[in-house]
Amino acid sequence: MAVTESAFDPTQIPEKPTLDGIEAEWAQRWQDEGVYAFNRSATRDQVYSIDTPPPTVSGSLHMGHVFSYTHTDTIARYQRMTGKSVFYPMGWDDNGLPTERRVQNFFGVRCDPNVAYQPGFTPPFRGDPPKDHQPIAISRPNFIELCEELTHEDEKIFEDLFRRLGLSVDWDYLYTTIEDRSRRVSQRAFLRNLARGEAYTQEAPTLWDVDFKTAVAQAELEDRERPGAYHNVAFARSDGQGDVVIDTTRPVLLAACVALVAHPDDDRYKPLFGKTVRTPLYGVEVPVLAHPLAQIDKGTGIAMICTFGDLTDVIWWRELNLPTRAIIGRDGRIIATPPNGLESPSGIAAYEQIAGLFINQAQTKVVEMLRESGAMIGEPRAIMHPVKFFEKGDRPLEIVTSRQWYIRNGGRDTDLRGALLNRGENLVWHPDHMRHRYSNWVEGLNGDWLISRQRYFGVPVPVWYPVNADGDTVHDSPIVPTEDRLPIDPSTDVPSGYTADQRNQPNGFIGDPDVMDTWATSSLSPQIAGKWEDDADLFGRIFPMDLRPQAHDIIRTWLFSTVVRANFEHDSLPWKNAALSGWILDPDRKKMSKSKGNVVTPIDLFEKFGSDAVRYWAASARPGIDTAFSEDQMKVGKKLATKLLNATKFVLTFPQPDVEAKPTHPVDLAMLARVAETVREATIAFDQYDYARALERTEAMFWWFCDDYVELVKGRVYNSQGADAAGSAISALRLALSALQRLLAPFMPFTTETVWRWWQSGSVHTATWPNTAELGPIGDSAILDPIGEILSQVRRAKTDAKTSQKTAVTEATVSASESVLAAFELGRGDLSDAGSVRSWVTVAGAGETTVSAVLAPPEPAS
RNA sequence: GGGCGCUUAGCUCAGUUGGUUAGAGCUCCUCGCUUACACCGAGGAGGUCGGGGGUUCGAGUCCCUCAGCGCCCA
Repeated sequence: MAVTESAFDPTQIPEKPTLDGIEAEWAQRWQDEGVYAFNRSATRDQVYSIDTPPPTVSGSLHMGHVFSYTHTDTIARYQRMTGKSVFYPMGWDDNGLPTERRVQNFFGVRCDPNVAYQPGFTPPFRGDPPKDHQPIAISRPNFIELCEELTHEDEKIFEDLFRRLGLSVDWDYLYTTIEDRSRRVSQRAFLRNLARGEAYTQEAPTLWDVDFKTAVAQAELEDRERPGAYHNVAFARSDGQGDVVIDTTRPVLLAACVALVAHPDDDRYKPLFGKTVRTPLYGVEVPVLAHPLAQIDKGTGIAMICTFGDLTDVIWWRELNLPTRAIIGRDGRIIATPPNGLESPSGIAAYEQIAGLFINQAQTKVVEMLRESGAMIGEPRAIMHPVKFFEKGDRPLEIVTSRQWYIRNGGRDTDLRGALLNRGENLVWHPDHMRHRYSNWVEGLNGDWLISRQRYFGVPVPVWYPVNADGDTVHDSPIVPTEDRLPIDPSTDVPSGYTADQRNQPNGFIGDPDVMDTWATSSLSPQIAGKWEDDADLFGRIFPMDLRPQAHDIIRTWLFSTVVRANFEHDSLPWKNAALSGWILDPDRKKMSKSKGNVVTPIDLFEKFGSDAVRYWAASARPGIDTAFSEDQMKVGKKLATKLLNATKFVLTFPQPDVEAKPTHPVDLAMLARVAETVREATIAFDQYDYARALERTEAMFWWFCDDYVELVKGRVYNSQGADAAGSAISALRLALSALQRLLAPFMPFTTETVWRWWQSGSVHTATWPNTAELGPIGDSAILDPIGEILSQVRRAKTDAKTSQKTAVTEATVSASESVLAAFELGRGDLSDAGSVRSWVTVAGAGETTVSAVLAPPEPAS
C-alpha cells in the first residue's frame, strides 16, 4: 500500500492557501528527494523508457516545447504511478549548423580541420567580435570545446525552464549530441554499418548547396515555387536537314548538354532517334535519344539532357550511359575550363564569355548570345515552377559530382524498403493516421541516405584512407579505427601503423575530411541516452524503448532514420510507440511565428498563471492535433488548481472519525461508484496515450464532486444527521479526494503535490495510481441524477425568485416517477440540508420530474 | 498530381462498434458576499452538427459527392 496517510496536522494547511511560487520549492525538493530518479535495478518489463527529443540549444525554448514536452510528461508520470521505473532522460542538441554559426559569431573563430589542436586555447573574443574581425582558424577539437563552453549557459537556462514546467526528467541521464559519448556512439554505429556493408562511399551526382558548400540529403529538400522562363532553342541537325527546337528553363546549361531526349512513342521525333545534332553556341555534337521519362506534352516534347540540371538528368545520364560535361562548380560559378567535348574555337570563345560567372549572370549572358546567334526562337515565356532548395538554404540546389558516404535506407533496395515499411507497420502510432506519413515517405525514396557533409563542425566520418606511392587517395580501402579508440578525429588522430608525419604523404594516409549529417547522430538517440555498449547493463534494461515523442514534421528525418539504424544494429524497432504532437497556432489559426511579434515567452506565462495552469492548457489538446494558443484555457487551469487547493482544505477540516469508519450511506456509495468509473476511464485513456481524455474525464468528475456532491453532503458532515451519517460522508470524501488528487497529479504536479503532502506521506508522484478496489464497496450511481435534478429545481425556484440560495423552503412538492422518488428517499436528508427544505411532499406520477417550492419570507436584515 | 487530417453554440473543443429532447468550458445575461473557495457560487440564453444525395426503424456518427481550410509528399 503506497498510499499512507501521515499524522495529519490541520495547522499545516494555510488559512489562505496559495499557489504562488510553489514551482521553485517543489522542483528543488523533487531533486533532493530523488522523486524522479530512474531505478536501474528494475528489469526491462518493469521499466518505461522514453526517447526524449533533444532540443536545439542554439535557439530558445518556446510554447511549442512547453506544449509537446508536457504531453510526454503526463505519460511519464502516469507510468511512474502505475509502478514502472521510468527512464526519462533529457538531451541537448548542440551538433549542427545552428550551433556552428553561433560559435563562429560569438568567439570570432572558424573550424578548420587542417589546423592542429591547441591545448588551452583562448579565443580572441567572448561575445560580439568587431565587424571587421577575420575569424581565426582553429582545429575541430578546439571548436568543439568552445561549443561546449558556449552552450553550457543556454543548457542551464533550458534545464531551469523544464524544471519549472515540472518535467519529471531524471537529470542524471542528461546527454548532449556533440559530447564524447555521443560522438563515440555515432562513430561506432557508422563503423558497424560499414563493416556490414550498410554504409558505403561513392562518387556520384549529388544535390549541392552552393552557399553552404555541402551535399544535402533527400530528407532535407523542399520545393519552392520560383519564377522561371521557357526558352525555345534551336539545335542544328548534323545531317543538315534543319533544326530541332527544344524547350528549356535553363539555357545556361547548354554547354553541359550531352544529348536530346524524347519519348519513345513520340512520332514527331522517332525519325531522329540515333541521329545527332549540334549544340548552339558551342557546336558540340550530341545524340538524340529515346526515354520514357520524356514528356510528350511538355514544351516541344523534346528536351536537352545536361550534367546536371535536375534529378531527371541524373536518371537519363545513368540509364543512357551518357558522358559527363560538368560546368557548375561547388562555389556556384561556371567552371573556368570548358568541359570535355567542347573543342571548337568558336565554342571555346563562347564558353569563355560565361566562365567564372555566377549561374544567374551566366544565364543572362547565354540568352544574349543565343539571341545574337539566331538560335533563340521567339521570346522567353515566364512561368512559375517548383525548384528544389535545401530547407535551410537561400539559393536553388545544383547537382555536382562528388564523393560521399551513404547509408542504405531502402531507396535503392526493394527488400530493405519492404523491411523498413514493415517496421513502420509494427510501430504503434499516436494518433494512428500518422503512420501514413511514414509509409508515404519510405515508398517515395529514390536513393540511399547521404550522410556525409562538407562541413567542419560535427561528428567526423571516422576513417582514413591510404595514400599510394603516386600520392593518390585510395578510397576503396578505408582505414578504420578499432572501437576502443573512439571517438576519433581523423584530422588530428593518426591511424595505427602510421606516424603523424605520414599524413598527406605518398605511401602515408589522409583523413576523411567530412563530418556526418546531424541526423546520423540524432538517429542514435536511444543508443546515446541508454549508453549503448558503454553500459550494456543499462541498455538492456531500457531498449527497445517504450516511447518516442516528437513533432510530425520530422517523421521523414528523425523518426525514419532512427528506425533505419535500429533495424541494422539491433534487428528491431527502436521503440514500441511513437507519439506525434501537433503545432501551436496563433489564436487566428495561423502557425505561430516569431516574426509576428506576438509570441509570449513560457516564463511569462508560468509567472502569470502558474506552471500547472500552462500544463493544463497543453494537456487539454488531443494528441497530434494542432492547437490554438489560449490564455483563456490557462485561466481555466488556474481555476482548477485553486479549486483543488480549497476543496482539499475543506475535506481535511473533518478528521477521519476513526480508523474503521467506512462509507455506508447510499449517496456516498453512489459518489464512489462515479469515482470508480472515472478511474477506469482515465486509466484506459492513459493506456491509449490519450492524456487529454484522461484529463477531461477527471476534470469533469472533480467539478461534479465539488459543485454537487460536496454541496449535497455538506450539512451531513457538519453532523446534521448524526455521527454515523457524518462518518460515512467524511470517509467517502477522503477516499474520493485521495483518488482525485492522484488522477490529477500527471497534469498538475505542483498543486497536487502541495495538497497531497498536507495529509499523506511521501510524494504523490510516487504514490500508486488509483484503482477501483481501494475505494471499497461502491453503490448505484444511478440515484445521483434524480437527486441532482431535484436539488437543481429547488435552486432554480430561488433564482427565479431572485433570492439568496440560503432562503428556506417551507414545503417542496416533488412529482416524479416511482424510481425517481425511490432515489429521492435515499437522498432526502441531504436534500433537506442542501436546499434548506423544511418539509417535502411527494406525488408519484408518470411524467417528468417537477419540484415546486414554497419559499419562506426572507430573514429580516439584522 | 498523390496522401492525410479538419469543418458541431459567438470562441475553443468533446461526442469511443449509429440509439431517447446534441454536451463542456470560455464569453454573454440575471441573481447571490450561503462559515472550503469572490482566484467564488446558483440559474439562464445560445446550435437545421460545412452543402447535397444515399443506406437504415433510426445518422453528428456509415457510404457517395461537392465546397472550404490545413499539413505532408511529388
